[in-house]
Amino acid sequence: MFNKRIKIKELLAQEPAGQEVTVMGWVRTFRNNQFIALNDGSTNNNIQVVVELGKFNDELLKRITTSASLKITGTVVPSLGQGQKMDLKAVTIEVLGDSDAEKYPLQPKKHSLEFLREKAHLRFRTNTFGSVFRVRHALAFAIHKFFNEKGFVYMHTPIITASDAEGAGEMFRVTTLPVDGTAPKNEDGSVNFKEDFFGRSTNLTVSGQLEGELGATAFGDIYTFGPTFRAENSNTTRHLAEFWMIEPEMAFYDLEDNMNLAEEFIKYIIRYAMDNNREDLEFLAQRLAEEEKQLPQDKRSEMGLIEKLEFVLNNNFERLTYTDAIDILKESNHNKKKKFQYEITGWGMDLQSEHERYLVEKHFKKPVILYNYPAAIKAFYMRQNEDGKTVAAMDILAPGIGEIVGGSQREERQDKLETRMKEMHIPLEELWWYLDTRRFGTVPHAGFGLGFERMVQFVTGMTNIRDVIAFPRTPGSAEF
RNA sequence: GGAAACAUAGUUCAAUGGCAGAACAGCUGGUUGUUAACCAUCAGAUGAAUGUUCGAAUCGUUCUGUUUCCGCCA
Repeated sequence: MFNKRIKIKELLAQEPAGQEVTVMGWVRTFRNNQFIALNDGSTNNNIQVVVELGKFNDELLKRITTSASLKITGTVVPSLGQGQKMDLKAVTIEVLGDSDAEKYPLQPKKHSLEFLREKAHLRFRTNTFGSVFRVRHALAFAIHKFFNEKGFVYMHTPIITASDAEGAGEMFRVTTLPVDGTAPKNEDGSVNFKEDFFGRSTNLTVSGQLEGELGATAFGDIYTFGPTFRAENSNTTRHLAEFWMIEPEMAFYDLEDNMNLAEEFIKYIIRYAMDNNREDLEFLAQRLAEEEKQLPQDKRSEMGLIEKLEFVLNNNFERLTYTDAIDILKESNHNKKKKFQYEITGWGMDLQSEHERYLVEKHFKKPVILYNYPAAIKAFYMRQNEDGKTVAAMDILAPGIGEIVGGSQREERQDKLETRMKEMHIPLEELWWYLDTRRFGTVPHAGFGLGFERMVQFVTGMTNIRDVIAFPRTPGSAEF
């Protein structure tokens, strides 16, 4: 059998006792014509392969270059050196794939994240991205584990959608019609989408929520976890045109239940990564600490990455209403000294990033759940509160990232929902299927959306969202 | 969509309008229990266009690319 190998992570956990093993991986460095640091992606730690002098011919040794792939069989012995507990004394070395050292773009040294972004197809072979993407995997797995343990049904909502009613953002059009101006036209000159593939205008989904509600009103609890698309021209370190979103939707939940679930959920997946990817997180913590050494004192984090995650696990998220948040902002010294770029105009204003950041990073210094927002600044499907001016919406704000979760109790009362939709010019006839849930056995229900990449950013400490997704899609950029 | 900054060798950085340098990576050779090895030799660059000037990496204009911030949100 070809692939009878031991993964390096597993090998490093063993005691060196002369056992014979086969490892396969990629060369990180080849020191002294004698020591190969081999990595197979199972961990950032390398196995040191010892090539005894004179045992292999020069022609073979010349092919052992950075990122060449090797199959090595040898015996595991205690290391004579200080840097590692074991050596793999090579008996046979097979070069599976050569790597031309003159052309291979990654050198055995530190590279900038910007440079590696241009080499996104190879950046997984670095320690930083190895750790980031193993943690990303762990978080994804933990998400399914959490919901499965709670009896949620994983629902696959459509990626191509006909409804553009939710207004969550600009959409990408999906069409097979020609783009050279020869597409069939209506009498008024507009494109006739009745002639298009689906017989109507379609887009890539901006949210699976509306379909999720259909599932929740049958299964009780569902969640979605899939790709989401926004054609917004957003150029920031926390926006992508294609990102992954988790959207649980629960029948018989009110806003408080919703907040409880969201907080439990976030803590659960962080705990899972802490328990299962400790080494990777420690590496990322060290990386972040070194990166922050470049920053002026006031821009550095007060806590290290591990410390921050522990803190989040061990403390309740601060919950306060939008109204209380406005009061805190208004009364803050920061505001009195006129240090906000955007003035606190009072109740009803939409909070700017700087206001949210002040609450999270300066005032409370922990994740914050803001709830009961003014109806005027929120979506049509959010449940109207008895005060007549707020809706049962909640956002979770995380230090360093900002909004990580947006959710609400949904408006289950058909008359109130329809009135509000009309006010906001949402076409009721297009969402007939959505309104049917309110017509037939409507129930109080709630849900939220969590941006997966923002969660990965928070846990890994990576500051740019483009560095936590394998192949980022952003305005003007879709390489790979 | 708006604003700003940056662009020099494969990478990370130097260079008062006056000879483009270094470190690392790479080639070649040496060395041999190294720890992103060490020693020596060699080769390699001003994003593009244009203007000002005796002379432009350096100053102006346009373009391209990258980054950051704001808005929109997850």
